[in-house]
Amino acid sequence: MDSGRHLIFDSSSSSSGARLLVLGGGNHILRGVRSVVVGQERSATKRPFFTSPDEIYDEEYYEEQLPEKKRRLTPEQIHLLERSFEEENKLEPERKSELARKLGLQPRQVAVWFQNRRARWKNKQLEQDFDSLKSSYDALLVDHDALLKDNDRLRSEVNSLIEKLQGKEQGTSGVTGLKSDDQVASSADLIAPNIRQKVEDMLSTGSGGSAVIETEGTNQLAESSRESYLPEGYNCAGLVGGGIQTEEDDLSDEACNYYPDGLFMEQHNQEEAQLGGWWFWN
DNA sequence: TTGTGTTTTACGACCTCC
DNA sequence: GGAGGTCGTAAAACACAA
Repeated sequence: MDSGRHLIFDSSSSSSGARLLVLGGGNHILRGVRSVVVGQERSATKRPFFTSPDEIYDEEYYEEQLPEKKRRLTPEQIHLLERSFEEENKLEPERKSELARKLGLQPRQVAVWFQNRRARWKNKQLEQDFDSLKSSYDALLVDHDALLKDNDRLRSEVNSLIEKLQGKEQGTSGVTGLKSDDQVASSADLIAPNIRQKVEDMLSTGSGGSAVIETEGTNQLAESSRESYLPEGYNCAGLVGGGIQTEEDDLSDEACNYYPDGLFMEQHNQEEAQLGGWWFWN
């Protein structure tokens, strides 16, 4: 049992007596004799300190001391401590002494219990905060994904409308087959200037439909589509990336009537800019 | 029974406040 | 400088599956 037992004789003075440090083996030998003495069971006969290295090997001493191990508090003690903790999680000296007296514990034990209880409480709070933040994040992620999809859908719709307009004005020689977002920029440059101007007019006013595309047979489509795919609360969203733009490219106050209250727009990085992607956050 | 993971008790080191 | 706080950790106590 004692094989491999290593002890450190701690000669540094301490306020409370024996300090025996155990580095290995001897599982029954506790690292601090002080720590195993619990409450009123603390024995007055305990050796206060080793006065010489030889005393470390005094087996008789251990036989007397070893039965006392670290003990858990009784349910009654814990109940009272918990109630006290609920009232106030900090411990003033008077309350500490009072509790110790009521519970038959050392004031030090009461203090340690409160320290550990505060640590547990803090951990629990951290877990709750984490869960709460994670829920918020997940909800935002869902919103964000929905907005991205909406964004894509709107872009395709604009592309399709542009194609139709071009078809009307230029017959079959116009640009066709726009499929992806990153094609919007280059294709927009190829749009006949007069059509482009009309689309810009339509999208830039933000006045709720004052712009009318005069091209025969298309104005109604353009107007109704635009109204249908803008979510409630949105006025007008401009395209970016060199495509159709608002009159105010700099998102100045005057131009920012395209966004609903409580939203701001942010172009996150170059990649998203390439995709013509505006991120909406609320 | 035993191995393993979790909880509880206790401590030392370090920090802050008065 | 002392008292009391947090933080990190050791080790006993405990729970539980294999």
